[in-house]
Amino acid sequence: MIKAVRGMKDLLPPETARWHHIETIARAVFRCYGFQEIRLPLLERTELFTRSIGVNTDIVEKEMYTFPDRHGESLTLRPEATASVVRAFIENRLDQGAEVKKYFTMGPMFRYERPQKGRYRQFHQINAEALGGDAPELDAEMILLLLEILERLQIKNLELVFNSLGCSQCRPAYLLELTALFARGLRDLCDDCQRRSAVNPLRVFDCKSKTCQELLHQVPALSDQLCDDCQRHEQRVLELLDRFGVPYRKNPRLVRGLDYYTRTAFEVITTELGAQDAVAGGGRYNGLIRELGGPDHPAIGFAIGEERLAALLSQQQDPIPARPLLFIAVLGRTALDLAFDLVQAVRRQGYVADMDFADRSLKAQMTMANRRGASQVLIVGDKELAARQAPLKNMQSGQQQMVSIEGPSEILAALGSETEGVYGV
RNA sequence: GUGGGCGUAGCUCAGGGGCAGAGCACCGGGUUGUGGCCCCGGUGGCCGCGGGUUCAAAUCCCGUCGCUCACCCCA
Repeated sequence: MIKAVRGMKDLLPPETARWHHIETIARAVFRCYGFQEIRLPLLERTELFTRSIGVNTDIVEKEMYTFPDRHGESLTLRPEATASVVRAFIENRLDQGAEVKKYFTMGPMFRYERPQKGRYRQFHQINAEALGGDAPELDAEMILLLLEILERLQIKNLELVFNSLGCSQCRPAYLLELTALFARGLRDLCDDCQRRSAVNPLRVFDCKSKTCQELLHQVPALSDQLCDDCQRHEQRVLELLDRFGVPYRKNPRLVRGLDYYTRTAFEVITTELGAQDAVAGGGRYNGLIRELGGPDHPAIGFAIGEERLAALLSQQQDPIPARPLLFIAVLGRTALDLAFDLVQAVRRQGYVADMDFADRSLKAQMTMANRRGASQVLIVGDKELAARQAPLKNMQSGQQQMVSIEGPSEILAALGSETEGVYGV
């Protein structure tokens, strides 16, 4: 048997309905906040990611699906979306005009990691990016947008974690200070952190080792060493969060694994998913567009993990109800044509209708209808053909009424008392 | 990449040298044309794969693959 590739999962009903729900809500909220959808390739030149995410990050060092195409060019399945959004922004000259460009996109990402709960090699993100604005209000708006999506999905027990990572003015000096500290106390660092201290010193802050943390106590947090501009920016963002009643926790150790972040960085975490607790994360990336060859435009974005969101939703919420279904049970080949006509007529009015073509017993068809969750079953056989009337059974109450089968109108009336057709009939 | 747990029916799992099992699901019947509940019957298995020990292996041993949880890191 050929099985799915490690870390890749089939998404099946009823799970797909949950995803549809998530994406529908997200699209609606994006629309209210002035974000437009873009769709991007899953495959990019490898260089795009090495240059944007950072050569020394875990993603680039060991997690990318990279391979040569038939011409020997190195391509990579995108491990995240921001780099692609920025590439598209530059390539399509979307920087024209003074307004902030707001885009969202959703789709699969790929990282070659050992799968575990809440972590897959192909996973899905909903991304939002606002390019061309550096106002702290924009940072606040992004966070409000993210939280509104989560709120409208009724996800509970979430926490917003916030930090500022400084900018090209203040971070280098701080990194020098850190590096000097690590040079003095290198032997006190754990093995992982000795490696981290050389590659990306900020990540030592993530370490759980007691000795590493003690060493870090000798140096102030980056958030206390920000330049005036970064400080003002952070203060204004937090002030706005307060003003909108958004609770948050400042965590000076929140670093994030991509090199391009500047100033605002944030995550939304949950206590309900085990080790993989980040439901969404994002931050500002003021230097990235320029580094990738575009204009010097600041930007900010976030990503929501759809698998993790769906997992929370399935834990916290009842299944998404389906639309009422009309099932038509057929008795005998002669009635089949009429039944098919009726099914089509009902469907074309925007209602959900289905039937079985296999000439089964009525009992078998009733069982089938029940399993499908049909709300009404119309029974059509020779008698009904002759009388031009058929019994319509309400599957919840068990009661039947005779309806005309000249057309779909009486059948629709029975269904229509419960809902309108999808086309708003 | 490292470590723990687990691989037996479609699903959840029992069985730990001697006939391959249960519950649920599925199909049929009880009801000539009426679902759910109930009763009766049935289909369904390379016991993950390969090797070894043994008269005999789902069971013991070795290897391997897969799944899963955790570390690392992140969505």
